Formats: sequence, C-alpha cells, structure tokens
Amino acid sequence: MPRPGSQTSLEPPSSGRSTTCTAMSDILNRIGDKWSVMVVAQLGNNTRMRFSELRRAVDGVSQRMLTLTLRNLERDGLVNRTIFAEVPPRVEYELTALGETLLEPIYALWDWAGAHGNDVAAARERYDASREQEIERA
Amino acid sequence: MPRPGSQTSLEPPSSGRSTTCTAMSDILNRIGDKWSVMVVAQLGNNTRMRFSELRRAVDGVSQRMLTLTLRNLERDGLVNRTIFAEVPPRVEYELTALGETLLEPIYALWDWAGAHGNDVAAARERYDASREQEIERA
DNA sequence: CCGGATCCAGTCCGATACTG
DNA sequence: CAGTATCGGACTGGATCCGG
Repeated sequence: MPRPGSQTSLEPPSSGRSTTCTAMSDILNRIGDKWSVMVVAQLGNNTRMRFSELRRAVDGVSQRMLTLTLRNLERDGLVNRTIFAEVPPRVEYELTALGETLLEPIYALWDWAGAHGNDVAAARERYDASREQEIERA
Repeated sequence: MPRPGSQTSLEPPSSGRSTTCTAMSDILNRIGDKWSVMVVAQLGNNTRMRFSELRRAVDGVSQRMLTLTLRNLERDGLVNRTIFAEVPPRVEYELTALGETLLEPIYALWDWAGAHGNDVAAARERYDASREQEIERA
C-alpha cells in the first residue's frame, strides 16, 4: 500500500494521481480483459506453462481466445513465448519481468473478488427483487 | 497490503488463493469493464458527483454508457443513487461502503498503468516493427 | 500439439431522437 | 438535467476445418 491517503481523499481529480483518463483507458483495453487477467494470474502461479495446460487451467476459454489473448500479452511485452522445435511441437509461455509487476494489482483484484463476491451477488439479488415489485405494480 | 508474499509465489494454482476461476470471471465481467473502473476511480476522488459532472470527468464516455455503467454499479451495490425532487432535476452518485473497498485494487491498477504504460507502448511498437519485417520478407 | 483461417451469431456501443 | 428508446454498424467470440 505505497500511497498514503488513497481512500476517501477529498482532493480534486487532477491532483495526486496524475495518470490521464485516456492513458488509463488504453491500458484497461488490454488489462481489463477477462482472459488476460486470468492467464496472467495462472502464469503467476505456475511459471512456464504449455498452451493446452493453460487451456485446461483457465476453464471457459476457447482455443481461439486463448491464442488471441496470448498474442496480445506477448505484444504488450507481458509474456514470453518460446517454441521448441520438436515433434510433437511444444510451446511454453511465461511472464516477463514486466508481466510479473502486473501480478500485484491483479492479485489485489482477485482477492477482492474472493472477499466481496458474495456481497455483490447479494446486492444484485436485492436490486432485481425490488425491480420485480415495480413491474408487478404496473 | 493484507497478503504477504503475493508476488512470485511458487505455489500450485489451487493452494492459497482459492477463489475459483468462475467466480473471478463473474466479477471481472463487471469490474473488468473499462467505464466501471473509471467511474469508481472518479467517485473515489470526489465523493458525490452529479451525472453530467461524471460525464465531463470520465472523458470519452457516451451518455448511454455512463447511464448503463451507473445502473450496473448500483445493482452491484457499489454506488448509491439519490434523486432530488427539484426542477431542474438533480441526481447524485456516491460510492457505498462496499464500493470504497474497491478503490484499493482499482488504484493499484491505475498506478500500474501510470508506472508501466510507456513500457507496454514500447513493447507494442517493437512487436509491430518486427512483424512488419516479416511481411517485407514475403 | 499448437494455432492460423473462415464463417456466423450474438453482443456492444455510438448517434439520434424523444420524455419528465 | 437526467435519463429512455430505437436503430444500425462494428466488433467479439465460439465452432469448425485445416496446416505445420
């Protein structure tokens, strides 16, 4: 927690945290992607995984999406892709140094999901329930 | 920073961090959304903002997307929406207690974007450049 | 085993117009 | 001011087939 006074700061938007919205937006387009987060999280646990290993670990991911996600992560300098000239072919993925710096914020999100996921689900049910009442009234 | 040893843990996938991928996936569908992150970050700075205030602050957001984002955040119990029966009408938004707990992981991401955004951009240029060479060769 | 290529349905999102 | 409604284009993502 490097930043003091992060929560409930009364400062105007453009004071301490100077990252522009557009820069943040650009990063979120890659990082905010569901599969990217899950792949990076997996590689953070396992350092060096094969394609099909990742495919099994990530759960709902399709082959196509895993390929695309890995390409984008490689393009962004977050994962290394090493091809072994063998038969049958083998490809392994691992986080780069830059990719490992992403683990901390990702784990923060991951832990938040674990800690408050049920709160969100409960709030959602409450919201939907009160909306059903409005529909009945009409 | 509640968790010790978050980074570079060598533990197998299903050891310490037990949140399932599917639960994480569910949360990421809402939280991983670009606009949600930016709106929560703004409300973390400013506590209580009006609709058009947010619209101006968030930058590229369309009216429609801001509306939808705020509805979803309200539904998830992250944002309170209070309507003032006035003319002209006024609606104010603020983070709930649950929403404020989200600030920490969001700020972590935000700061990462500020610290490493240029690294990602550089990696992207390098990648694209090396791909152009391959095209020339063909 | 890895992943490129193609097709296609579903979804998202911006623009616009209209209401309380 | 703060939305809702509708439309149409763009993009996403899954399924499938094929190639190295």
